[in-house]
Amino acid sequence: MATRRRLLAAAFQAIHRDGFQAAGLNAILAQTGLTKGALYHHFPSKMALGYAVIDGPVRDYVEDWWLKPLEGADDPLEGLAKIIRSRLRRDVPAMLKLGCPLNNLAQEMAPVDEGFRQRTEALYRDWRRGLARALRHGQHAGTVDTGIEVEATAAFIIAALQGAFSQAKNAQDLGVFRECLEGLNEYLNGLRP
Amino acid sequence: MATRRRLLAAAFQAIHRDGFQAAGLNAILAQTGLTKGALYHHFPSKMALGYAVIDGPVRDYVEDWWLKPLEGADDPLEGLAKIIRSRLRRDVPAMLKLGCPLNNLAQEMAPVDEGFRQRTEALYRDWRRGLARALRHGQHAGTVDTGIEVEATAAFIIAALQGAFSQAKNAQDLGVFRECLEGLNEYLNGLRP
DNA sequence: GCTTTTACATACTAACCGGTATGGCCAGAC
DNA sequence: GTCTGGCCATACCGGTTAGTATGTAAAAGC
Repeated sequence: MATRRRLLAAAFQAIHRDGFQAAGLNAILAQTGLTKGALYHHFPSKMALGYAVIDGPVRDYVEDWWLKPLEGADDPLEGLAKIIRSRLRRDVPAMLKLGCPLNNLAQEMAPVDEGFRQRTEALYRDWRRGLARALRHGQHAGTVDTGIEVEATAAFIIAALQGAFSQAKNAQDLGVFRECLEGLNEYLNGLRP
Repeated sequence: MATRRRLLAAAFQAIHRDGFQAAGLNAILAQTGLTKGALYHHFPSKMALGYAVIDGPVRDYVEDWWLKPLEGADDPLEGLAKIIRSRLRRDVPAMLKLGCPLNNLAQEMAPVDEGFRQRTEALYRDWRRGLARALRHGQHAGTVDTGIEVEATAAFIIAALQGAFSQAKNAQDLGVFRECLEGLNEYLNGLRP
């Protein structure tokens, strides 16, 4: 099963860089040193490979970056700010250049293929639920205003985050990215009790 | 020059639907009833056609939707809300299904081709400047808090808008879209004096 | 120990895509 | 009248792509 993971990792990188449709199988295989025999032994088609990338590496990305750091946190707003400050700054070159893997994939494939759309939407739904849950926990802990609707707020925060990534990737400029995050930060501060 | 416009219009639709790379020239030509002779008489390459689509129809979209309605408005926040309420609701099926044309194109092509990136970024820059200018005008008119930085605020509003479109397109669900816009609306209200 | 199945590599194919070469038609110059 | 250049259609090409058919070495099953 090591081969399968190597294929998924290489496909994840290539898709993150070039998009799913533009990512050639030959490029993915060249990076792994494997051949088409290996690929089509583990996956029946390129589509299936794409689906597996979503269910695997992309899901891991969402959980590692955005879900786990907020689990059980009493101050989810500070938790979000910390993610943006620390982890984001560290990986800023790749994320600035290539954008958010989930956002890229969803944006490209959602209108094209229903299977992709359902899978990316499932990830976004989990993200929204996890963030809403964290906000609700913050409400009970007294760090988040109890007057807000956590579901709508979570949806907006995610949308604003994705938008900020999108803008940064397009501008290739840290200044625009900072401006967007600054606005997001002000919004988050407005959610305090 | 009517042929050129027909090609641009068809290319705009196809790119909006399938993305630039996945949009085949044959599909564009089939819709117009023209042939490759016509296309390559007016455009030297597919790339040049894409560039012309940005400089033409996509720019028109940005100006007609987001810039002109705010020109000279004393209350830009209400102007934004009105755009979202009226114009957006009217064209909601296409925008919900396919997303924002500029966002799609920028997201797909910015990392792939520098020419695309510069052109989409130029549009975003004009958008940011126009919105910042409208916000500044609102500050003078007393409808916008004078304590905010208009440039950063404009960048964040645009990012949040694009993010909302992205989320809506992916969810194919008006509920998520409404939640995002609701959050945006709350943020806009927070910009009042 | 023989057979079967797993896990790949190699070589190839059919389809599609952007792009080109060529030629025809028609309006205007002269 | 003819000549020319803009405008577009038709037919074709080379390259790339996902996908397949076949072969093979090793592991697993009994």
